[in-house]
Amino acid sequence: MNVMNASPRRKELTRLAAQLFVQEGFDRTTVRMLAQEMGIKSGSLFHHFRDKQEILAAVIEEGTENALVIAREALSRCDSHASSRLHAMARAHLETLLTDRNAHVVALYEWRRLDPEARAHLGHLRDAYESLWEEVIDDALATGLIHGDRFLVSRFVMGALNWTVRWYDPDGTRTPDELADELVVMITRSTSTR
Amino acid sequence: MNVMNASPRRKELTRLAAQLFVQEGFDRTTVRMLAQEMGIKSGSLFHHFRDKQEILAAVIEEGTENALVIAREALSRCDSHASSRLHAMARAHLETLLTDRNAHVVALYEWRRLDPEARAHLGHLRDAYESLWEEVIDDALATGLIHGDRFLVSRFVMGALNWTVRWYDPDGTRTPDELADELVVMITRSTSTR
DNA sequence: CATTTACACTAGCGCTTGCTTGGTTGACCC
DNA sequence: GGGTCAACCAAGCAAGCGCTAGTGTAAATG
Repeated sequence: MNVMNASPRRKELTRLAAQLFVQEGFDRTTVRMLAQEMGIKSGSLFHHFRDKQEILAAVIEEGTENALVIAREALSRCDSHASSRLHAMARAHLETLLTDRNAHVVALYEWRRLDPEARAHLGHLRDAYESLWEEVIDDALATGLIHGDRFLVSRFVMGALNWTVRWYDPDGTRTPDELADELVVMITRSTSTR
Repeated sequence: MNVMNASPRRKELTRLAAQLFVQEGFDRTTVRMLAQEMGIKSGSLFHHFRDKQEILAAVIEEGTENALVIAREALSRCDSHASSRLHAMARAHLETLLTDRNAHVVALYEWRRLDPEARAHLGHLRDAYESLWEEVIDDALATGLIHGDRFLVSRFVMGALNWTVRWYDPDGTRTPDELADELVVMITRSTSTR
């Protein structure tokens, strides 16, 4: 059974839930808090979601699907050079991380709270996204743009990028694109100094 | 007021708590679960710790202090070349991340659950550790070993390293030292291909 | 010897939790 | 104009929560 974020009402509720989950954490966010934020009573919540877990799953599903869409679009919009694909992927990654920040923070921090079924379903989604990355990394390795172990490089890169949610300030001076480019510069050989 | 992990009994309890916090998360770990794991009744717990929050603070303090000790020792044991210091720091980081894995996972995931006082105290500890990193990064930048923005590079590197707790398998084929070296290779210019 | 200290126990208070129940409302449809 | 249906509500249940109060006891300390 899929989670289905179809209804617009439900989509809005999911967005609000994501915000609260980030602020308070999943466990400390009560159904009463969620309901109040949504302008309804706690009982009404269970008309839209089977239980609290399903709200969490909806939040994470929304974020991961957006990430997939954005990454695919970014890749389809750029040429076949390993370098531009790497740049595009890094930029796309940071773009979702910031526009759907709440959902992604929840995915990173509250993944363990998912029940086994939801974890399996969303795990496949995440794998689909990560395989996009490995494809791009493979290209970059093949053309000598970067060196090292395929597995390790992709994990290091994703770690560096995902970690940004812990320190990046959207109101600061740096744009997401600058971050992405700086990361690519750091891991690629040969390029001139910026 | 310091948290003081002095008593050996308390140290052992802290270790057990760290394990449970990783397994279940802080909020879902009840004082009754903690007590059972420790072989005492839930009421007895509050002889050792003022409240549940203090257990969390003790866990994180223990891990962070160990990280500081290990990093300082590693740095004092190696020569003054930027390259060897970078290697040493990366290895030390992964060493703590694995030997005190539970404590560090708790620190990464449950930081927000700390009350303001504990957060301030432990924040200073963490800052002391991170400044070790920035020192090493500065050296590497000054000697041209790596390029880029000081702030960004250190955050990217720490992100890549900290992220390892999410995927690294201690029973696998790769040693922590291999991981550290591979990361250094990835971000440094000039070196030969392994 | 008397006293203190460290550690553990039992029993439960006061409160919050996720979720259920049984019902109402109003918009839409043939 | 009877039927359908999503949306919502008031009320509350059973379970579980962190934590406290008061007591017992064996070892260390004077």
